[in-house]
Amino acid sequence: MIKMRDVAKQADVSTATVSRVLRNPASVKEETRLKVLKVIEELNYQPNILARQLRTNKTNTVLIVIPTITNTVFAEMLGGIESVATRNDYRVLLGNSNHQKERNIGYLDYLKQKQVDGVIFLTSELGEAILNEIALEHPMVLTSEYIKGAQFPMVTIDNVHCGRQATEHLIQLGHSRIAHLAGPSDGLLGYDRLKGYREALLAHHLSFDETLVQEGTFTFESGYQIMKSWLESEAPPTAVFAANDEMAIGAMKAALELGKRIPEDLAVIGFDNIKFSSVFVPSLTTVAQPFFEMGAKSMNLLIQQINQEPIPDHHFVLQSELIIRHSCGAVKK
Amino acid sequence: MIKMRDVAKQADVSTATVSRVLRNPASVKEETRLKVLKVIEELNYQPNILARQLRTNKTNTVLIVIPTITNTVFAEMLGGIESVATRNDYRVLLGNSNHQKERNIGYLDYLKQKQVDGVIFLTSELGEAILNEIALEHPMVLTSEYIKGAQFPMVTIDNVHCGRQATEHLIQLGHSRIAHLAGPSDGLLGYDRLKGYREALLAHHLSFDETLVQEGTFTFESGYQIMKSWLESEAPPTAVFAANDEMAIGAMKAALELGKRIPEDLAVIGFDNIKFSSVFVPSLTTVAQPFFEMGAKSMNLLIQQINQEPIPDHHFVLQSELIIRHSCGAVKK
DNA sequence: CTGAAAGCGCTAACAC
DNA sequence: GTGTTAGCGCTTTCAG
Repeated sequence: MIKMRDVAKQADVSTATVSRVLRNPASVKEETRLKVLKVIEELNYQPNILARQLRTNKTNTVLIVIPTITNTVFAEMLGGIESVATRNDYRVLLGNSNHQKERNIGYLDYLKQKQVDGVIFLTSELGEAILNEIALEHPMVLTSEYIKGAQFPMVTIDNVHCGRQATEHLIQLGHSRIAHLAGPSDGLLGYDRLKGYREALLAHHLSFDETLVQEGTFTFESGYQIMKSWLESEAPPTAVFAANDEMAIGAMKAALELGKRIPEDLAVIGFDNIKFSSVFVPSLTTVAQPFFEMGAKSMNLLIQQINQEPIPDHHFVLQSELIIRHSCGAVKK
Repeated sequence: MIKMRDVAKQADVSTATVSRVLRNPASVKEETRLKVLKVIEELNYQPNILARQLRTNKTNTVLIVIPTITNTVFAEMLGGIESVATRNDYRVLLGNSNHQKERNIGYLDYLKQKQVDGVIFLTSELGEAILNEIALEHPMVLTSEYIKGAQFPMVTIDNVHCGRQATEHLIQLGHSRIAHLAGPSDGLLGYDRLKGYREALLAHHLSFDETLVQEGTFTFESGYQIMKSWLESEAPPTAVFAANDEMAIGAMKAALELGKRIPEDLAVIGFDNIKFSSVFVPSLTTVAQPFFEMGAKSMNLLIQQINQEPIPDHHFVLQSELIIRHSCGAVKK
């Protein structure tokens, strides 16, 4: 393994100069620099990053904690993160918590042992107290989910607004019995979308029927089961707003299997705009989240923190968009 | 930052003993060990992994190179890799090549600079020559794709067999005009599945109609477009075997939009068993690849190589399975 | 603009 | 069973 000493000797300079050529070329006379670069080339020298990291106490690596890797939502955010990371010469360490709090905690050692410069959480499973504690000691960003009033950077969309927008879209299409397939009640995400749903009903003087709100688990299966029970009930809804696309698609599957037509017998709106929402037949009207941008923004915020740059705001709300397709009846097939 | 010296001083031993307690506890007298552990606890000491890595010249980190992160197929393999990695105290560095060869090459620096102990490629984009070169110098595994006769461990399924099995299933259901939505011709994956398709036709004395084989790009859109043109042609196929689920679903969408019934007017079989294949209406008959296991096996093979254990075989073929659902007509709705 | 030299925190060979 | 010590390869002050 060629090391810096070898380069220095061959180029007849000190290791300090070789290091300068690599890290701060402007501080070296051009002649010297070219000489050193030539030797580096000749010897095919590769710096030992580990030694550099030990010396500078910086790893240029960030940890990304994901609740589950097979959900495309997280994969897309990860894509945005990775893109910005690579562009800024950061490496991405992947942590998959698998929805287990203890695995989450295991990853904290990476921070304590200085194996990473910072962390982006794509889940708030760890809870407010622990997250606050981490943020006090390490650069950190929370994305997709948020925590009220927390003092670290968070990147989300306006879930209340989106929930309201989706519900109002159904109201404007003439529906009054609108069901809501809600997200898990232990997360603010589902809570906010439900809140938007209620606000829309209220604003349009529609009564809130609590049998028309059921809590799912953000999975196809839960959407399927809940929709099935609604459709087999005495007074089924004519429209449903699901808190994510997976549940919306599960709901559509249940309706189709029971011989219902979409959107004629049941209008459906989802949330997320996963790739598959446009492919399902009928295609799903949904609220598009800018996942890639959310990831990118988060990574940028993390880098700013690592560089000790001040961050003006703590909650960054990105723009979402209602994508109208065929499942709600607003456009003809 | 508490360091080993602090622990040693406080426990009245040398740093060597502290190090032994951490790395090889059996070599330390119980009394001493307990004393040291107590101090570690008291001071909340965390070893500096960077220093350890520099000293041992081992990072306990592996690089995973993925062609695209938003494809669930790769996300699932990544899940298997991550699972085995974590269990064996390895960290996972994520490299997303985005199908660009130059980005692939960029990641090779991680190996040269000893930032990782080994690499798993989930793509053969780099080509045989370069991959062979890497394998000569570093622990490496190629998964999902393979290269004929290469001398490094590869983990795949038997694509020829699967292609044949899928096609024969359609033949047994009485079809004779069976189309094949092939994968890109520059990959062995698509090539082998096509080969299986041809073998099945041959074995059952069906003629090979080259207009019924079209090359797609493993995307919904390509499946959709190609199927559409087939169905609008003079003699459309009555069945189609797609080289992956995305194209199969695209094909189903095209058929449904043209008013065809599935499976009555068109039988469809896919490949991969992505989560969505069971959700689409009608649900998709497909060849299930054991993605998680493929990832897990790859990671195990990589660890064996890192530990310099001999590896008996070079091409590991895992078991796949034909999953019969509603799109092919073999079962009633 | 360049060189000498200290030292990041740990491990492991060697000595006792 | 434990301590001493050299050194992994680099960066960065400090001096010139």
